[in-house]
Formats: sequence, C-alpha cells, structure tokens
Amino acid sequence: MRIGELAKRAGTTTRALRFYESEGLLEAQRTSNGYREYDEHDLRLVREIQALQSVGLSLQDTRPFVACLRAGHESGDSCPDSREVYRRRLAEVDACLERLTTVREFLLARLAFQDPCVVPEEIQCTS
Amino acid sequence: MRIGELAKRAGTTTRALRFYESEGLLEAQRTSNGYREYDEHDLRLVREIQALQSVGLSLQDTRPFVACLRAGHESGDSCPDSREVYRRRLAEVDACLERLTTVREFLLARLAFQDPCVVPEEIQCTS
DNA sequence: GCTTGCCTTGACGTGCGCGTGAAGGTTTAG
DNA sequence: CTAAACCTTCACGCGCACGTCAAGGCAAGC
Repeated sequence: MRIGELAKRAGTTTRALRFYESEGLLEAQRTSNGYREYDEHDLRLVREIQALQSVGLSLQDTRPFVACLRAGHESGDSCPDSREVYRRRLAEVDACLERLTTVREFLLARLAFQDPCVVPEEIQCTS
Repeated sequence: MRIGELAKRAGTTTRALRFYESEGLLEAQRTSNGYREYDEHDLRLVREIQALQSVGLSLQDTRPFVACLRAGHESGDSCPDSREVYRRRLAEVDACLERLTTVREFLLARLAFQDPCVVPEEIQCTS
C-alpha cells in the first residue's frame, strides 16, 4: 500500500509517516516511480509507535521497540532496551501519581477551608 | 523594597516579576526615579502565585486569586471565582490520576509479558 | 488530453506557557 | 569613579511532534 492508505488505516497523516521515516523509525520500499510502498508489517509498526506514544513515551523512546521488531522479535517489548524504557516510564508515572495525589489533597484542603498543606517541588507529569 | 530584593526573597527573578506586572498580576508603586517599590503584601502575593503554579495552575488561573486579595480578602481562595478554579483543577487532577493509573497498569502488564491492556484516549496531564 | 488526486522533496511555521535575552540608557552604592 | 542594580521595549527561546506551503512529477478516470 502507499503512504496515503497507510496513513488512513493507521489513523494518522502522511506527514507524520514521513516524519517517522526522517527520524529513522519507519522504512519504506520504493516503487519504480519513487512512491513509498508499505505492507502489513509496517502498519503494525506504526500502531506500535502510536500505542507507545499513548502511554506517554516520546518518539525517541520508541526506537528500542522499533529496533526490536526489526531484529525479528515477535513483539517490540521483548528486548532489554525496550523493557528498560518501560521501567523508566513506570518510575515517571509513579512519581507523577504521588505528586498529583499531593496536589489533590492540597486542593481538597483549600476547598474545605482547612490549613494549606505543603506541596513539594515540581515534577514533570505529561500525558 | 525594590524589585531585586523582592525577587531574592521570593526566590524568583526580576524578569519574572516584571512579566507578572505586564500580565496585570502584580502592581508596584514607583519612586521618584521610576524604580518599582514593593511591600510585604506584594511578597505575599508573589508567594501565592508561586503556590498556585506549583499545583499546576497557569498564570491566567491565578487571576481570580489575585483579584480576591486585592479586594481585601484575607486569603485569595475565599472568593467564588477562586474556588471555581480549584474545582476545575481538581477535576483535571482526578482525570489525570485515572489516566496515569491506566498507563501504569499497561506498563506493568507489558513488563509481566501479559496481554496488553487497552489505554484510552489522551488527556493532558501536566505538572 | 484534461482534470483530479495521488505522490515527491525541502524549508519554514505552529502551539503553548513562561518567561529569557539583548540593547541601550539612568541611578545608586561603595 | 566604577560596578552593580535599575529602567524600557522588542524579540526570541524552548520542547516536540508534526503542519503548511511551494513547486512539481505520476496515475487513472472521463
């Protein structure tokens, strides 16, 4: 399939797919006229990238997973580097949960006109 | 006190304080030479802004609190608008907690080689 | 053969919030 | 006298994942 169809099936845009390629995450065969040609394997790869992004991983973080799939593994998360990324993200999420719980208590306390509780230093909590 | 001292006491920069002023959050008396002159009340205001930011509120969100203090109230969060901001942020935080909990379960499942669970659509979870 | 709609590359723009940097000048402190 | 602190305004940065536009090449239906 060509890039437009892949984009449609993956629910994204051609621009995003070309961007992934420029980042070395997605490779495409080329037909004689220069068009990119993809198969089901590529669709799966894009879906993997999307799934990883949806749990808050950056595009850079998806590299080990892509490499793992390229190396022939059944799933992208069976390689050590991928699992390390998972562990790192898990630690981030845990820190975020703790932080947000504190924030929540602060808000509840203020709404209840109680003493303000102390909110500790900042942590990045994204997506 | 002048802007440098206020910045130091509040643990911020003179640039940030001027920025707050440009946003209408902080007002200053001016001495004859044009220098900004602040008092303890202003320091308290800056600290309030910082506290609100630390629980994930934007500078815009701090406006009602500042207005409340300006209106002469003892604390910035005793006015209806301020409390509405708290409630809105609380709802955001709750959505974030739910989302991050799902993400956490996804990561744990993948790390345990179990079936991947579905992660729902994205929510902004910042600070 | 003409229109429509794919596709190509490349350079630059966007959004967002929260400031920061630089330039160029005046006042104060020691 | 000199360095540090202050003043103003305009513009720029940052992080990241793309979006937008430009200028043009193929393909397929009518």
